[in-house]
Amino acid sequence: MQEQKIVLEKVDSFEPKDIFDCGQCFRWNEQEEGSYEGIFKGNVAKVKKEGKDIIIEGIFKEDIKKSVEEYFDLNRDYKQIKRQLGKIDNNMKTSVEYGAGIRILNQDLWETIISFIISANNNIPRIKGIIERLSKKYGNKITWNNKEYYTFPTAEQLKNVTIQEYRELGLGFRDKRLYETTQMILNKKVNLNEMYKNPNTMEVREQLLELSGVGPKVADCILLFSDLKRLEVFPIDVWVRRVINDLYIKEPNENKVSKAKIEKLAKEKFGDIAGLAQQYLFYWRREQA
DNA sequence: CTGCAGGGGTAAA
DNA sequence: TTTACCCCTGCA
Repeated sequence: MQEQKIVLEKVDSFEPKDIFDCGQCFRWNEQEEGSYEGIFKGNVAKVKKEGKDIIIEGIFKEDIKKSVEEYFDLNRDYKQIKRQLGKIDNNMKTSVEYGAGIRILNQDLWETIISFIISANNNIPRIKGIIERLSKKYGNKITWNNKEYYTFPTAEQLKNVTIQEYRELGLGFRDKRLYETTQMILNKKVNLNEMYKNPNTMEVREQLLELSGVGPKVADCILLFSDLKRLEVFPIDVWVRRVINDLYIKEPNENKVSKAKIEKLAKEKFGDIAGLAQQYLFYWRREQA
């Protein structure tokens, strides 16, 4: 653990607001204007943009350069991705321009699983609150600049937490799901390490679906937003349904549009980067509200 | 002030 | 295919 700092000069496609507000993560918060603070993979960091440079500093377990490159997906060519998506039609052109600074983070798999189980039928402020309380109670404390931060608890740290304790933290009906999923992962009934080695995304998806509290939408979010990094999945929530229906299907009642129809359309239009298209569309539509 | 819908779905009926 | 589900917020 040591304090480190890095300046990324002239990075392309990197806007802190777009990255942290596009709905993929729950532990980043704006402090002062344009400056975000967050905890990821045991590190505490502050991220801000100055001119064309991105400045990142904080307490890091390992080399900051390596950690940042991986977490912020710096080795992917987002410019090329946006060009490709923008060529599809004017809707896509508008949405990639709107979310030009988006990057899909490589978040810790375990943390992503638990966070998105908590997200089910829930709103963002409450999801964030639950995750903070969970981290404060069961994670590790890190002090930086006289301020206290808490890492996301490991499966081992949640091993003996009871369903009732989760309920007291405000998890609601998700208490049982969190307990069961933690046990399944600790028992290796579902083996997370194997998932990295398996290139067949649909097989990995099936394994995720075995976890309590993981349905189709949550499974797809885990595949896309974790360091499993499967960009071809297309998570369908109410907003994605809305934007896809408005732009392409135009059914008077959006709730009557079948998931299968949306999935087919996404695959045909966006192919193996459907997940990225989803993110630009979601962010664009959601910020317009 | 009370009542109620709805929120980045899932599991059970 | 439909319904209940914890809890919080916004709004009638």
